[in-house]
Amino acid sequence: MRVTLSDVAREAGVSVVTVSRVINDTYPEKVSEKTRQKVLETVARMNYKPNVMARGLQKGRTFLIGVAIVRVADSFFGEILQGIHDAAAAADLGVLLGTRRLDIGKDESALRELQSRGVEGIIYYGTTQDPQTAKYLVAEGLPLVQLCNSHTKLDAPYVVVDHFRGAYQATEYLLTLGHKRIAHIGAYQERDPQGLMRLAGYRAALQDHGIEVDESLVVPGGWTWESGYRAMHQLYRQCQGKVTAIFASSDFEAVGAMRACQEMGIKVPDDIALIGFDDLPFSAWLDIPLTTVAQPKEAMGQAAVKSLIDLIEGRSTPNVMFEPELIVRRSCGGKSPSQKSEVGNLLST
Amino acid sequence: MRVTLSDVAREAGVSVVTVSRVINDTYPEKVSEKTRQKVLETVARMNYKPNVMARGLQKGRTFLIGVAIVRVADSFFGEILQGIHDAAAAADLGVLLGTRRLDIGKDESALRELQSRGVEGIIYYGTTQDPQTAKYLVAEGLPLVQLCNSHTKLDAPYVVVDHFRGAYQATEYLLTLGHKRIAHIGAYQERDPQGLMRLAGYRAALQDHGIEVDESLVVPGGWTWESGYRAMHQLYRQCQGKVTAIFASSDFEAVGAMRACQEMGIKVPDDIALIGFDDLPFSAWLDIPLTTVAQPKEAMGQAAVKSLIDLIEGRSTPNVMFEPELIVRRSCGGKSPSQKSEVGNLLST
DNA sequence: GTGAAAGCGCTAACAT
DNA sequence: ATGTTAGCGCTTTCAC
Repeated sequence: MRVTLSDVAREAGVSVVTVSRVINDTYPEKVSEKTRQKVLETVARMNYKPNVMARGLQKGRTFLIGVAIVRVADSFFGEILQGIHDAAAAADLGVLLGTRRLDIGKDESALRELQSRGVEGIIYYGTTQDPQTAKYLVAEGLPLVQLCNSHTKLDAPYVVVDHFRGAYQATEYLLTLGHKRIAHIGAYQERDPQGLMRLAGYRAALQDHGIEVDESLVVPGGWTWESGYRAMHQLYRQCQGKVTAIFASSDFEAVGAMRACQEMGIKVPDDIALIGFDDLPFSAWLDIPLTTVAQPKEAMGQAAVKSLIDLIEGRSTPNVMFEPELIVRRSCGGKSPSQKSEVGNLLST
Repeated sequence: MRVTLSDVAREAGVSVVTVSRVINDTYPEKVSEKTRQKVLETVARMNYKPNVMARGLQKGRTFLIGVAIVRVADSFFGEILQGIHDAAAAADLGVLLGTRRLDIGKDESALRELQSRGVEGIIYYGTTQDPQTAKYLVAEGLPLVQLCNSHTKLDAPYVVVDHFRGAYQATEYLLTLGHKRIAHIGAYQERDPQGLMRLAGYRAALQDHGIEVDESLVVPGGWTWESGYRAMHQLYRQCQGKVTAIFASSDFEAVGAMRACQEMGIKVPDDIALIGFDDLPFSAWLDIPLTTVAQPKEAMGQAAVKSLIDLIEGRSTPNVMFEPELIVRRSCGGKSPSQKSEVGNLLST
């Protein structure tokens, strides 16, 4: 039914090999111009499309990479995916979608599924609590790069924003605004490196400015609106009035907290300054636009593909850490002079 | 390097066919229990993984479907993708990602790319202005279903929410609240069926309630925050004070409009009632939570896959239209009695 | 410059 | 109940 190489060959009066050569441009000048033209014409006329399966089988490749995503419901990964897709397409790689669901403990299935579909490598995106399956795949030799997270127990290169630095910048910004009692709402569960790094950045900034960390001002979050909302209520109960600023480890948490403030009659930014992390699309459109730390999402997606290709082709690849960018909006009050750092700037470690 | 069928066969002391039979469970009872066990054991021990390419080549299938997405940057498609992925996985189909960029006029490339990767069918998701390439693929016989849109020029089944009905419900809700001067911010460009349907629903509701449509109250949007923001300003200039309510054709536009109102000192919902469409994740978390019309996104993704599989397997499939659900929150003021309709309810046309 | 032969890993059809 | 043969559509030697 579908046109094959030999159909074209027969029609053009040449052998399959010749057609193959023309199509793939193997031996650039070892095919006569006349033959090449004839073949090309026939290919076009017959609307020939190479069979990926056959080519793949012969080459021992699938030309597919997988992206295992967690928390698809957030608005973060759209840009990431765009970056991944574009970079992959440029390398003639297809992107197979896998969705992980932390909540259902289905973490594993997506990875296994991708593997069994023969992907040449996997981009392991998002929060990770238990990289057990990923570890196993890596041990089996499947190229894998972590995106937006860096689990120490996982022997795979990562592409991340500098969580520590971003948190440090955010906290320092609040300090320069004159705040002393700065709380942190964070997903600092023991096994989430990402949240841990942000917490560390927060701590370091305070200490560097001679302020002792008050552990009662550090409340657990969980990357969601709800968690930020709850955390804010808890914070209010525990230390009403003492806190003048909050650094939330994600925009989700920040927005949840903002909502809680509004309900409790606490004015942002007048009564309390609020800063988030991630720069999600909606953060700029809130009634009180959120000051936050941005990640170069699309570039990070592209970088992950680049690293993965290195791995696939047998090269080692460095970890990549992108520079975060502080985005000053209104949720912390008065405009700051020039806290903008450069975006897209990247450091290799 | 990788373990193949014949490796397993040799190791287990049987022929390749036998191994194949055990693995695929062809001829359920035509393999002796003893042999089956031996094979299974060997397969496990050698960690054999079937080669998708070889199987695909032989079967003449790729076991892949493509999803061509537009506007990946929005937070809408996360849930859609989840639905698509889950339904596809259940049917043992992989999901290949394609991203279309309307802005760059790159609409075509993703579709072509998916086709050349041999997908068995395509889910064509999102706003469509010019379905030319899609039309071409359909003409070539590639199964394709439209998701979240229904372009009349495209001879392919669709899965959508009932845009007309949703818009009608939204407008009617405003009417029951006592509003007479209701504006519409909508993406009613001539070639976007989705926006057109919503506009039609708006018009019908007004007319059914004996209110003549004032065309000056219908301002063009564009599915984005910015467009809603601009539209609101335009509306204010044109008919300051005359309008008491606005139905925006998307939550993005509604939020943009809300922001504009805030800047102009117009209070939502006191001075003006505002209702959106889509129920994006953040809409519930705004300072003034947005009343809106929800779509059963995950279910729609699943339905699209189901329809696509029908097509792939040579069956015809009906269009599917999901029932929208009015979500009453605070942006229109006073709580309504019980405007909640059922969700997940679907009508086939 | 071009073609013939072989084989990638698998399954379907036909033996035995 | 198991094996043999053939071939999916392509690319890669190697020969002419």
